[in-house]
Amino acid sequence: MALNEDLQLQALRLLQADPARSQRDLAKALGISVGRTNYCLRALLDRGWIKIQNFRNSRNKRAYLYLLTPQGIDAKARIAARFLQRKEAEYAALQAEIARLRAEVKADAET
Amino acid sequence: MALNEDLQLQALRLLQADPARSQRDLAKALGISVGRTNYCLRALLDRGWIKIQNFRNSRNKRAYLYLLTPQGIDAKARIAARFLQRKEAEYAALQAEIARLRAEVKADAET
DNA sequence: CTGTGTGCGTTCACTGTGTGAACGTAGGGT
DNA sequence: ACCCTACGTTCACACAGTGAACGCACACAG
Repeated sequence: MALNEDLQLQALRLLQADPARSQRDLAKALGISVGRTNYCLRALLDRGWIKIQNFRNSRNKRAYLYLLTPQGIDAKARIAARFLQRKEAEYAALQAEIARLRAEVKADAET
Repeated sequence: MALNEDLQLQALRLLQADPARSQRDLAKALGISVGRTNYCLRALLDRGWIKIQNFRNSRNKRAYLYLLTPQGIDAKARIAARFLQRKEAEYAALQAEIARLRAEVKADAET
């Protein structure tokens, strides 16, 4: 994950889709370690973007829910929009780079 | 620089364009520290992709040239081609991601 | 009512990577 | 003879990320 913000966005996405994920699950889905996942969740909590709720799951076992707060939903939308913008810029840049690369590869081949 | 290989490609590019660059210059152009640049150049040297040559520059001052060897030129072409392939894949992926993001941002806005 | 197993969040010693200030060297300028 | 500058090189340090280990809570079996 390039930026920390990207990581948080992914986390918010995953939690919005399924708040009952365990940190280990989340870690696997995010492609990072449990330690970092825990750290990331704590950051989301500190910002008030998620709240942690105990509940009993289907088998009456204690479990956690990581629920997005209204602020979390807002933040997610805001970050996603900025993320999109950045990706669009990357897209344009990549297009240019590919053109340049094609020329370079062609030039290399001709030598 | 994502992969180490990317860094080496950029270095080869810059050196091919101007073999008389100093390591500090190179570091700045690559966006990394002098230490890492030195390490990177050593790696290129070990692989036989560049050779280091002393010479006197215009003001009769001792200076270094980092010249691509024939193997270096080959390697650069090979890496560039692979790099292009990867970028094309990224381009396609990015396109898909942007579509998904647009939908997500739209959905967020409607809530 | 006790183990025992399982899955949870949490911690932290460790690792690996990158940094850039500091160093030795060599030449130019005064 | 002396500084000054620019070079490549080094290495103590910082920092982020890892994942094995831990304590805890609960379900379940004996």
